[in-house]
Formats: sequence, structure tokens, C-alpha cells
Amino acid sequence: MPPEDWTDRHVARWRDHWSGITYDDQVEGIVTRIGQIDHYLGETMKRAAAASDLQESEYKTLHELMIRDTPGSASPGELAEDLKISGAGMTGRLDALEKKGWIRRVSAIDDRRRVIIQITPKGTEVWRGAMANRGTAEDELIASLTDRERATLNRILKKLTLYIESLPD
Amino acid sequence: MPPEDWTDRHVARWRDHWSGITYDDQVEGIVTRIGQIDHYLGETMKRAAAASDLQESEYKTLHELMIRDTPGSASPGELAEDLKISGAGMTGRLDALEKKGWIRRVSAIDDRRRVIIQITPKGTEVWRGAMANRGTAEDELIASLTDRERATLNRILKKLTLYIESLPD
DNA sequence: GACGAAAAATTCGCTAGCGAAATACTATCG
DNA sequence: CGATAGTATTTCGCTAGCGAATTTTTCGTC
Repeated sequence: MPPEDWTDRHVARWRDHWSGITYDDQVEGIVTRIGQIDHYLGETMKRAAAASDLQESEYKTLHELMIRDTPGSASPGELAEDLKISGAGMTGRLDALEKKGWIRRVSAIDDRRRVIIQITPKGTEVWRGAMANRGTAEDELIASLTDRERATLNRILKKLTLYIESLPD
Repeated sequence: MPPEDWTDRHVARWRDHWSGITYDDQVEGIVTRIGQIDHYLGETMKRAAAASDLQESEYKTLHELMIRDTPGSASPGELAEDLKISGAGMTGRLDALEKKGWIRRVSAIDDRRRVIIQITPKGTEVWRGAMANRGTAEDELIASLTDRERATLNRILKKLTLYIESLPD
């Protein structure tokens, strides 16, 4: 008898009590497990951020600003899109980072609607500190898989992400 | 040359610009893809909820209240734990549902600290309507995988969830 | 060149959720 | 039995993020 996780029990409760409502075991299993894992990863990211006295949103924003083809430089709209938050939310995040002196806003030359967000030397230092300090919880989670399982998981997950990315916005 | 998803490009940017910062391609791939997929699933759930004039939080709460060994009956703490939100957040959600007449709060007999949340007939009706109306976006996403890939994905994801569930709280 | 549509960033008013604190209740231990 | 620790729920003050609206600028068409 293989061990059960929370999702197995959730799916069993559906089966036991609501036979009139159609659902697919496998779909529900995948969807629920992805949700559970993502929640855990979110918690580990909050802890990693906190280890450098950052909020998760600060950590994510700095990281997305640095890991790009133009490291340390991006428009608010690009950042919002990559981080999958609204423009209004992005403005709020940037206001907070600007206040702390980690970024600055510069008007774009080629298009006066545009703002360019640039990391400051202080912001770079904060981000590097956070990267050095980020912990190993993700690595440890994925370490519970074999090398082969990791490759397989990435391959299958990528089929899903390619599907999602093929959809119109 | 296999197609690239957003995560491939993200990982490439890391490699191209920050060789001094250690990371593991496979880990980053898995973690990022799970995040992307979960975000998409969240969006589909919001749309499914909206199809029945529900907020996502309302939809999730009603669903968790119904899909349990005691369908339609649970304590706030149990619901909060299963939904992975704080007790304070759970109180807010329940206040909103109670206001709409979809649930009621009953004092527990065996333990006066406890409240029992019970679904009302109206709440059951709303939930059934939402389930009937929930759309097929999840099914369609997972339909991009073969049967074998689905089973494999569930098996590997379950290894991760079992690891997470083995950790102390 | 004029006009309307689209785009970029921000503002505004609102909501969901958080952590800490508060209150009441229950369990355990000496 | 009394004191203490732990538990369940809610309240409180705060924050991040949302959708809609706003303002300015750019683009495309005639």
C-alpha cells in the first residue's frame, strides 16, 4: 500500500461523498499537487527573503530586475508582465523600492510615456546579499527526486507551460 | 531544436549574465515552471468562479467545506489549515459567506471554544451551481499530456508532496 | 496634418489576507 | 484543586494587489 498524501485523501473524499459530480482523478491530483507544492515554495521564498530582511515581493522584484537580458534595467510594464502582477501593483512595488534607494526611475528618451527602472549600487548589494543568503530549501525539495525524475518532471511540466504560453493573452 | 518556454529563457538569462551566482538548471526549471502553471491555474479558477458570480476565495471555501469526510460541516481552524490561510483570513472569508446566507456558525457542544461552520441549503445550491458551471480549462491543460505522462507526473509530484508533508509544521 | 485608437505609467478606492494581540476555554501537572 | 500552558476563534491595524479611471504620449489611418 503506497503512502497517501493530502491530495490522495482529498480525491478520496470527493469520490466517497460526491459521486454525482464528475471529475477526473488524475487531473485533480495534478492540479492539487501543483498547488500544494507552489504554496510550499512560496513559504520557502518568504523565509529566504526574510533571512535578508526583505519582503517576498521585494526579493522577487529585485531578482526579476537583475535576471534579464538587460540586467538592472527594465520598464515597469516588462517587470509587471514577467512577475505576472498588474501595472498598479508594480507601481506600488517600485515606489517601495525607490523609497529605500534600491532602484531609481529614469525617463526614457525614445518614448516619453516610458519609464526605465534602474538598479542602484545599493540595490545591487542588497540583491547579491539575498542571493548569497537564499538557503537551500528548493534544492532540498528537488533532491528528493532522482536525476532522471528531475529531467522527466521538467520535460512534462514544459509541455504544460508551452501549452499555456500558446494561448492568446 | 526543441521549442523554448519562458522558463528556458529565464534560465538562459541567469547563465548568460550571472555566472558567479550558483544555481541548478533543473531545480530552477522545476520551481519556475510549477510557479507559472500554478499562476495559470489560479487565473482559470478565478474565471470559473466568476462564471457563477463568485469570488475565487468564495468558490474555494465552499468547495473545501463540501469536499470533506463531513460534507458541509467543519471548524474554522480545519478549513484554514486545508486552505492554507491564516485563522484571521479564514474568519474574514466566513464572515462574507455568512453575510450572504451560504453558511451559518453553530457553537460546538463538546468544546465551547469551537465553532462549527455549516453549509445552508442556499449555500449548497450555490456550490452545486458553481461545480456544474466550472468549465474545462484544467481538463484542457492536462489534456496536452498523454495518459502515461499524467500518471508519471502525478507519481513524481507526489514524491514532492510526501516530502513536504513529512516536514515538521 | 488631424484625428481616433492604443499604449505606458500612475492614481484611486477597495478588498483579502497577514501577524500580533485579545479573550475564553480546555488540558495537564504538581 | 489551582496554576500554567496550550488551543480556538476573532479583532485590530496594516499591507500588497486589484480593476477602473486618468493623463500623457505614440501610432496608424486618411
